[in-house]
Amino acid sequence: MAKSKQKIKPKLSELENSVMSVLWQLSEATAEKVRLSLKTSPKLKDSTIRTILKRLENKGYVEHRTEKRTYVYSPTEDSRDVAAEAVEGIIERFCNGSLENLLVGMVDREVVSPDKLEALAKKIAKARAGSGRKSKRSDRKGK
Amino acid sequence: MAKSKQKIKPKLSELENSVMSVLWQLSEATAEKVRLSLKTSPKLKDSTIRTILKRLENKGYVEHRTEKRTYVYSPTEDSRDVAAEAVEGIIERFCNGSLENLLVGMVDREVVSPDKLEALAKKIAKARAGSGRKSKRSDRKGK
DNA sequence: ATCTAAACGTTACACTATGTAACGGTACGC
DNA sequence: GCGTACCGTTACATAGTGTAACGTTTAGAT
Repeated sequence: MAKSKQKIKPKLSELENSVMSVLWQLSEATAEKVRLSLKTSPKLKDSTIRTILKRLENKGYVEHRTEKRTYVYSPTEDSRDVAAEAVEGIIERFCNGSLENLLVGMVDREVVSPDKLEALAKKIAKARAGSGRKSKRSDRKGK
Repeated sequence: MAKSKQKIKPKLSELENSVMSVLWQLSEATAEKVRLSLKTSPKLKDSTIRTILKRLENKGYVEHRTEKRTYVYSPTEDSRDVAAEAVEGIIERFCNGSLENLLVGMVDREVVSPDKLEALAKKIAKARAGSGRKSKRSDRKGK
C-alpha cells in the first residue's frame, strides 16, 4: 500500500551482530579497531574480523572507504532502521500483522508499562507534529 | 529487579516458523492437520512435518498430548509473548536498550504513524487502568 | 484371525551458514 | 632494503535446516 520495502538483507549472525554493534557505536572503524572493541574471551584474530566485515559488506550492512590503504568500515543503515525493519517482520510473523497485538504482548510481559508507553508515544507524536514532517535522525540519543 | 526472563529458547527457522503460525492459528493440531494447512509449493511429506514438530518440541515451543495414539500439538507460549520477547532482544541489540529509539525508528520508517501509535498506547493504557491488573490474554483479536 | 491404513520412531543426508583462522602478497615508513 | 601493517584468498569443522525414506505398531475393517 505504501512503501517499497526495498532490500531484504540476510539476517545477522551472532558475531556479525556484535561487530555491527561496535560499528554503530563508533560510527566507523577499521578491522583492528573493531577487533579491539570486541570483548570476546580470547581476542579474535584480525583475519577473523576481516572475514566478518567482508560478509557484512556482502550482506549489505556495511560499506568501506579506503583511507591510505586501510579499510574504514561504516554501517550503511542506521541501527534504528534495522531494528524497525526487524520488528516489522515480527509483527508480520507473530502478531497477525497487528502492531496492537505486539504492544499488548509487551505490556503483558512488562517490557514496558502502559504509562511509559503512552508517555513515549505522546512525546514522539508531539515531536513529529511540531517540526517539518519526517526523519530527523541525526541526534544521538542513547539509553 | 523483576521477572526471571526464564528460558531462552533457540531461534525458530523459517519452516519452523510457518509451522508455529499454523499452530497459533489453530490453537492445536495434529501433524497431518499442520501439513494440510501449510501452503508450501509441493506439499511436504508427513515425516517432514513430524520432524519439524519434534524439533519445535525440543526447542520448547510446543508440547503434545496423545489422543488415541495420535499426537496433538499445541504451542506452549502465546505468540504475542514470543513476539514481545523477540522485540526485547532487538531493543537490546539494536537500540541501546532504549524502547524510545525503536519507536522512533518505526515512526521514521512509517511502520506506524505517530497518531496511530499514540492512539494505541492510549487505548492499552486505558484498558489496563480499568480492570484488575495484568494479563487478560484470552480474547482473540486478529488483524 | 487378518490385513490395512494411519501414526510413530529412527536414521539419513545434502547444503548453507557460522566461527575461526592460516598463508602469502604488497606497499609504506624508516 | 626490510619489517610491519593490511589485504585477498582459501580452508574447514560444526551446527542447523529442509526433506525424507523405512520399519514398526496397532486400532479398526472384513
